[in-house]
Amino acid sequence: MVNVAPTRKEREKLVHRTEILQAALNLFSSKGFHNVSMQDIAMESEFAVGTLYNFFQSKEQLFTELLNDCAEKIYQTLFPILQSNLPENEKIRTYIRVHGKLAEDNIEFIKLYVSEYSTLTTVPRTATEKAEKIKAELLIELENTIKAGIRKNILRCVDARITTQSLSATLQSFILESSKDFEKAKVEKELAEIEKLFLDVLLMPEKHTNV
Amino acid sequence: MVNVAPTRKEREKLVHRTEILQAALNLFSSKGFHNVSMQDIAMESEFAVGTLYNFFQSKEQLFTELLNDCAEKIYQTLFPILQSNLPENEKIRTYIRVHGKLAEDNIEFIKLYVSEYSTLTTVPRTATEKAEKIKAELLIELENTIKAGIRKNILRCVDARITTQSLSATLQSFILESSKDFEKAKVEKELAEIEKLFLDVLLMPEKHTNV
DNA sequence: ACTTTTGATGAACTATTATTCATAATATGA
DNA sequence: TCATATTATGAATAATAGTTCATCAAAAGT
Repeated sequence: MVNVAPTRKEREKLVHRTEILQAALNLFSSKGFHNVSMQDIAMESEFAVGTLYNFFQSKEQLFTELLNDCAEKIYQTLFPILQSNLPENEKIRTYIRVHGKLAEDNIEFIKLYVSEYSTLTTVPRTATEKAEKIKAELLIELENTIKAGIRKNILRCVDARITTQSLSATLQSFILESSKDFEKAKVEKELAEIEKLFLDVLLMPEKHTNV
Repeated sequence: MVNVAPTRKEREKLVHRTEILQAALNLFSSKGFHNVSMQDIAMESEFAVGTLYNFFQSKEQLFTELLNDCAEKIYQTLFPILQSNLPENEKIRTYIRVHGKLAEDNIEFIKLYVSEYSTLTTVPRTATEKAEKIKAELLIELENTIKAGIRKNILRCVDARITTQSLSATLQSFILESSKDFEKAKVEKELAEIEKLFLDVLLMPEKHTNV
């Protein structure tokens, strides 16, 4: 019975899978990997423990899947911006600004990603592999963007790697902070300040040598 | 037997306590709270499990003590700089630079602090309380320093809070990165770049309007 | 209507681990 | 030297949690 179109049963199964993932995301993002049991996830998702194991080999695999989805989503939002053909300063501006929407749409995801990614130690290494790779790719692309901007004389001659890491760390820190209790207006105001801060350093001094 | 001077026995007990804390620090900083058992700490410190409980009420308390010591040490290094009577730009310069020595002297501490502090979730809340309070105090003091600098026309009129958080996040990110494998020269070079980056934003534009 | 397949179930199994406590070792002071 | 106090010990305990599997329910196919 190899049908291309998914049957109702198959669709339902997929829904169930998603429900489990959603429940797990809620729990993991607020309590962390080690403080959430499979029992907890079963309760939250209203399935039995055994059912979870029909979908995922292990707790670790379930968590990994979540983290990867999460990293993927962030990647899909940020990477295209850097790949676009905007001028470099606009790329960076947009890159910073889009973090507002990112935070708004995926608070849970962000919490999971930002709170568990940095500490290699708290979560099984294998779980963070893909997420780390994605993060590294983004950093490289951001660094390349800055370098390109410098070559084209759009940006000042700063240390691209340090600036990249600094901007990245700053955005992460703010997005984590904002996820504690999200207020759209506040986040956007802060991002505007971050934009000002970094573009001030990055932009060629033309009109803004004085405040 | 209420003696003021500690006897040899008492001194030895203190040494044992310190040995246990050191062993725990090694393990926690490389594996994280949840991946280290009391058995592990007992093995590493060459004491029996029961002995650990003669010194510390619980695993959590042992961890908390470590984290607090750690936060205290960082605080003792950084706070005096901001409290000194250097001009504000020099305070900030020194604040940044001293992170090199901080990293060099206390890699384990830094790893523990930076890897466990940010994620409120992975470790019992009570354990991070004091460390967080100390961190908050440092941030406030740094922000006040920037504000003072602005008032005195030493620093440009930036958003003090955002700049503070950005600098803080940047330093943390770099110090965590450097703790993976510490190279003094590299760290100092990077800190010099960070200094340049932030002082570029902060300093009044006098001689350096152009590169 | 009956068989088969698929998915759901949760009690039971196993492993891990924080914690305790009766006992042993050692030092102290008389 | 002996009694007492202090510290160290590690097997035993109890609780938690990841995982399995025999069983059940329901839908699909004939």
